[in-house]
Amino acid sequence: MGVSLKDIAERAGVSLATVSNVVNGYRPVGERTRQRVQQAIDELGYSPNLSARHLRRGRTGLIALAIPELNNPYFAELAEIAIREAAGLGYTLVMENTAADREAELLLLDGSRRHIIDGLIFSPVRIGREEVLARTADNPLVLIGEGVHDVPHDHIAIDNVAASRAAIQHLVSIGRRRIAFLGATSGGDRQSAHLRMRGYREALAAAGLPYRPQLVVPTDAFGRVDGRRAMRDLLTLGELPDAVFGYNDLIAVGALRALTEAGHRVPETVAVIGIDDIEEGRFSSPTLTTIAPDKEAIARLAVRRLVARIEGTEVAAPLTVQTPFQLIRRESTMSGVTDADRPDR
Amino acid sequence: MGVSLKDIAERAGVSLATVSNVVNGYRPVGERTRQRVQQAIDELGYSPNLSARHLRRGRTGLIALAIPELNNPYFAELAEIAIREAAGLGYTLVMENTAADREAELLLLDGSRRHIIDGLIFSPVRIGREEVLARTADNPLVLIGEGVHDVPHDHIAIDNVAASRAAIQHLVSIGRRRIAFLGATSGGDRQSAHLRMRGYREALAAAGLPYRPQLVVPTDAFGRVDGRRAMRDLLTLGELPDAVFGYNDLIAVGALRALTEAGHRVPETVAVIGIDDIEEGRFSSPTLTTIAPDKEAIARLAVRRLVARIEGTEVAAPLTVQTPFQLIRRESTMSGVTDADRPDR
DNA sequence: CAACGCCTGTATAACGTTATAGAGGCGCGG
DNA sequence: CCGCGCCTCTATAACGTTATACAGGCGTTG
Repeated sequence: MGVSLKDIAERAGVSLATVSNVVNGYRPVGERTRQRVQQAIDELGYSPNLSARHLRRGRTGLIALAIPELNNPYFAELAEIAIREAAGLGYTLVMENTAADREAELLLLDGSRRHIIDGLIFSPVRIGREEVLARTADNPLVLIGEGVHDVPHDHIAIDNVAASRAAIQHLVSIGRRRIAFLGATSGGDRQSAHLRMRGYREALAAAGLPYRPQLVVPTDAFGRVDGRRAMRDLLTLGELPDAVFGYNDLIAVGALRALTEAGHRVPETVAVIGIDDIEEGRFSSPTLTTIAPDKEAIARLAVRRLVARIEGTEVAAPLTVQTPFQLIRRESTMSGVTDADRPDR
Repeated sequence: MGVSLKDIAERAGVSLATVSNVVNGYRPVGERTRQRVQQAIDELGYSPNLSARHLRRGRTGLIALAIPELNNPYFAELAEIAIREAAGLGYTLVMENTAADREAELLLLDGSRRHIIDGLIFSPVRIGREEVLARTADNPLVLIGEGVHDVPHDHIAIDNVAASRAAIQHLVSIGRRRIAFLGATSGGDRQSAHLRMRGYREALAAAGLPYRPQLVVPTDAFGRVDGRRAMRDLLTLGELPDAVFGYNDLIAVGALRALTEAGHRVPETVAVIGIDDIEEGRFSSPTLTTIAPDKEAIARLAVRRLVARIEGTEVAAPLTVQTPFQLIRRESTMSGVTDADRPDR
């Protein structure tokens, strides 16, 4: 192995404990010896063995962020912020990709890797309340997203029902009446899909619009390909909507593509809106209207609460926080009227 | 802390070593005792402390993938493949985002975290040959991308000069003559930008086209915003190219947007090509022609070589591998002729 | 029946670190 | 000049694991 405390101690002619104190500043060390030790450290190129340190201290300085899709830009952007925030607090954030796989999520929650991290920020998709309650690991857990509710852990998410309502209200406000929802989930898996569905129905009802099942298209997953397929299905099934609400921006981008391929004009014929505000939506043609969650708030809050739990600063009861969101209007909903409406006005 | 080997040993009435052998299968254990131990493990919910195991074994089972931009889809897609491959070989891959920061890269190469990982796959941007040579960590390092050459480590990359040439040749083959290059680097930082620039110039020369400095636009970074800005600058500067080669797909997407905003038609007026084959390019309007590196090969090869080094299976001299690439033609270069050429044919 | 080997299990010494208890030197007040 | 406290520093016991050396039982072989 590399050089250890012992090597430094011998070189500097002091004890192990003194070197440790120089490194950690845990207890004061005389100026003369400190310098000698420091010199030895520099000369030999010492860096502490984190495994040993952890074994002794019970802390690694590592926290994990577990997300279901690494190549979903929403999570990538979230991760980037979280990494910065963690670094600022003296922690290293490692990313874990569960790939929306149930086994992977369980392993993460309770597997042996739990010993190596001080805490976990988790966006669960395939596991539910019971699994989280059955968790035996004793390091702190912060949940993000809508996967699981009513568990004794800090929880940060946007109000998905309200966000979804806001999206639909916007479409209604620009005169759309046949609004499709792409990305309903067939199984009972994704909680947030259910919530966004609920917001969709509530907003329709509030606007006095009928709920038409044939305008709701479930998808297997939530990527661009799924959005495109869902939109194509909708187009071939006959009923052309005048607006499309995508479960997230990726679904919306896929829908955008399918509409373009089919020769429909966005937003004139069909308006499109998504959720997430990924950068891609600011560069697509047309640019994508979206509901923007406050990613900065979500990521920073999650990290801060986790660290507070780890360090014992925070002992209050678990907190559930709903972070704000915002409608960002772009080209995909820029026309106030549909082609169909135009003659009437 | 949680339950340890000792707890299991007491519960099952055997020695520590026996429990360890049951867990690891390192040495045979009698069937009766094995069952008793296994039962104790299940009842108490034991999972090994990885820090302790690592301290003893000198291995963590963790490998790191260090990339300069987490929210660059190219790296996200690469990471996803690498994670799968690593899992298949019994390793856990943790991602490290250097954010193209020199300090972060140095810390990763030689900082204290090196003790916690068995090996590192590294895509350096801000550090060079000397820094890599000066590295003191003794765990294996595999380099990907063009950051550093001629160092005693395995190295995997595409032939950037050839890839760049292929892109230009394609543009030439569809009749383009005023081909811009977006994403040249002003400083000496990104090696691959230099190489792609070289390919650009070589291909121009081979096609008998003049090299025009005013068609080459450097950028600070390599994201969508940088591509858009570069394209805008080029448009306002007066000389309209009939084709644009982006340093990567993100730059190309930004250029696409700037062209659309300015009312130019792609590909009729200006054709656009990038490098990376990110999924976004299959959904943009128009879809983006690109040079597709074999991400699968790069990621899997990198992981496999690293693991081979870690386990000592591979002792041969460091290998430099150039992985294949492929032109994928999409809408952004689909027209055979430019608007300007059309009257002539 | 002695000698040998195999099979199963145990005791124990590391791995590199940090926290605790304590040792020695030295100044200072009584 | 003794006793006390402070300031440095040291010795050492953990943390949870795995590898090594060894011990006992029992069957096989010459």
